[in-house]
Amino acid sequence: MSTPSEVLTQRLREALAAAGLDQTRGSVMQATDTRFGDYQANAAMVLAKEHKSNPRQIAASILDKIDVSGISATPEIAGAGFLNFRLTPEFLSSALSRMANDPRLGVPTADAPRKFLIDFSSPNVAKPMHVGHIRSTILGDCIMRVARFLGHEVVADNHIGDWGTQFGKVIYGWKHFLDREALAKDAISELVRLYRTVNSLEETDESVKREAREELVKLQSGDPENLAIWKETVELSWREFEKLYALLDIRFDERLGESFYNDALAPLCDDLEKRGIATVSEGALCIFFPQIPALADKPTIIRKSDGGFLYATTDLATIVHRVETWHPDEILYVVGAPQALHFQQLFAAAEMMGLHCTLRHIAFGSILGENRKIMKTRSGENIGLADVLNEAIVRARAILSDRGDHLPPKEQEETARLIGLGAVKYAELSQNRLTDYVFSWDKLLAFEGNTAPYLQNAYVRIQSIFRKAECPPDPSAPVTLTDPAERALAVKLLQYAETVPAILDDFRPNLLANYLYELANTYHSFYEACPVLKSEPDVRASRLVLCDLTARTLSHGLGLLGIRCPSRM
RNA sequence: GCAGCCGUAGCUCAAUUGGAUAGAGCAUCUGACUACGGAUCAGAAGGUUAAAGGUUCAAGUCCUUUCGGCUGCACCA
Repeated sequence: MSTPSEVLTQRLREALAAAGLDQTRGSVMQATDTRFGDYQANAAMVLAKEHKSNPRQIAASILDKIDVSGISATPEIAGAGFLNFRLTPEFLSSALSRMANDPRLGVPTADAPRKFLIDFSSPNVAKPMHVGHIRSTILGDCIMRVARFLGHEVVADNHIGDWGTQFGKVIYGWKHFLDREALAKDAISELVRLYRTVNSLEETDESVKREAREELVKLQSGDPENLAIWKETVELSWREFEKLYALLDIRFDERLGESFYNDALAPLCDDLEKRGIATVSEGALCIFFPQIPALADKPTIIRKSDGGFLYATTDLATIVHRVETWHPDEILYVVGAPQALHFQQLFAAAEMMGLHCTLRHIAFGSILGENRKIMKTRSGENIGLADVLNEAIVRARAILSDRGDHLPPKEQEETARLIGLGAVKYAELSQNRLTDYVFSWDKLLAFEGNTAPYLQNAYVRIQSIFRKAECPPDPSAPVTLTDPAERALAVKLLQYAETVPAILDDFRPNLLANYLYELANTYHSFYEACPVLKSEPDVRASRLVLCDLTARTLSHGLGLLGIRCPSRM
């Protein structure tokens, strides 16, 4: 099943070929405004430039050859040389009927399926997940869902921060100040308390600092007691993370943290040095990038002068392991934009090593504080992710019991969760991933306007119609479009199939969020203008199909964003 | 200092990657509730896209300069 833009592009290219013009210049896209019809093409203007001739004349010669039978009215030449297409009612009706009988709602699978490995979320052990982790976690999950739906293979790997200098302090604290009861109650809070206690002691007591460092060295050299403590902190932290992932409905295929690569680091460095890729400079083993101007004076260190390894070392070892184990076509790193340089260096190094895999940094903007400064991990003032999610659910529950349906307590609780969590996820996914934003409870937890609850509400209203109709919609019922609002909804529905694949072009879920919002908007206008249940039987059946398609598209699209729809709210 | 990202309505953000008269949501104002669910709809108002130049049929988008902001830049992750 082809989308309108695919069919029109095909017809346009045939016409270009027939007119002796360059076919590759022909592409038809959604009109920027309903005044210009449903679809538009600017091929005539592009070709006019290449041939140094009149665009409207070229447009006329295309019109002379183009066959749009069965899909569009004869295109109109407008403006500087645009071709405007208007889909015929017959085409819309039959395309909608096909969509109604298709579980994929017309969305094609990828022509060339790829294998992706997605690296996202990556929380640090012994630290709570905070708002800064929202974007990576939710974006990564969404990209995974979309890629799988489009027929790609995906490995989701949570590269957790389970190794590092902080464990010296945590272990020292564990041995001296551990409160078992508090640990059982809220493990991460207790671990954070230990870390902070030791940290502040170190400021006044040199011996504490020294002993904490010794604990770290013992851990790194495999001391059984410290290894056991470390392992326990990792597992306790992971259990806390899992609670949040369960709440967010997010699952990983792998959980290979930094520690997994420890044994690979020294051999990797030796190998790179032997191959001449890395060289010693000022006592440290470095990789230089003389062939890349931007990195000419920016080497990356993979082994410190004291023999210790770094983040870059682990990341390189991780790439090697991933390529050897899963042979992905592409590895995606869903990590904040400030780390752009690190990834540039990392990818350049991987290239020098001859690792055959496309590496992409899916960067996103930072969450800023009230002062418009970036929220730093070290500040200790971070807002916990769990707090945000719980607050969202509390607010949803309050609105629900205030003005929602009178639902049984269990359903009410479940619905409050779907609404609250949906609002948080949608707030993230509906904006361009690269823009920074100021953290705001009200924005993240908004339930009105362009929000998930708005979309969920549209879905719920449709379900309500179905309950009152007392018979399920019949997808085989003929669809007739007479009212402009019906037509607008029909065109919008068919564009779902064009929107979903576009998400992966530049990994931008906000394209889907924007689409779903427009769909719900278009539906609401239809809903106001076109009575469903009170109409004549034929019209009623046709409109029920439109309702059904809208509900299924909303539910499916939100599902790709990781958001579920309640049937009542 | 060098590099990267950014600057769009009072606020928060879009803009199909160079397409037509720059669009939404909040907030403000005017209408629509004996309702197929008002978490809604119809409408109004709000802009020299930081500034100046350039490229072309066409620039928020590409190039140059200036101003302002953020981020990164050898032994943290």
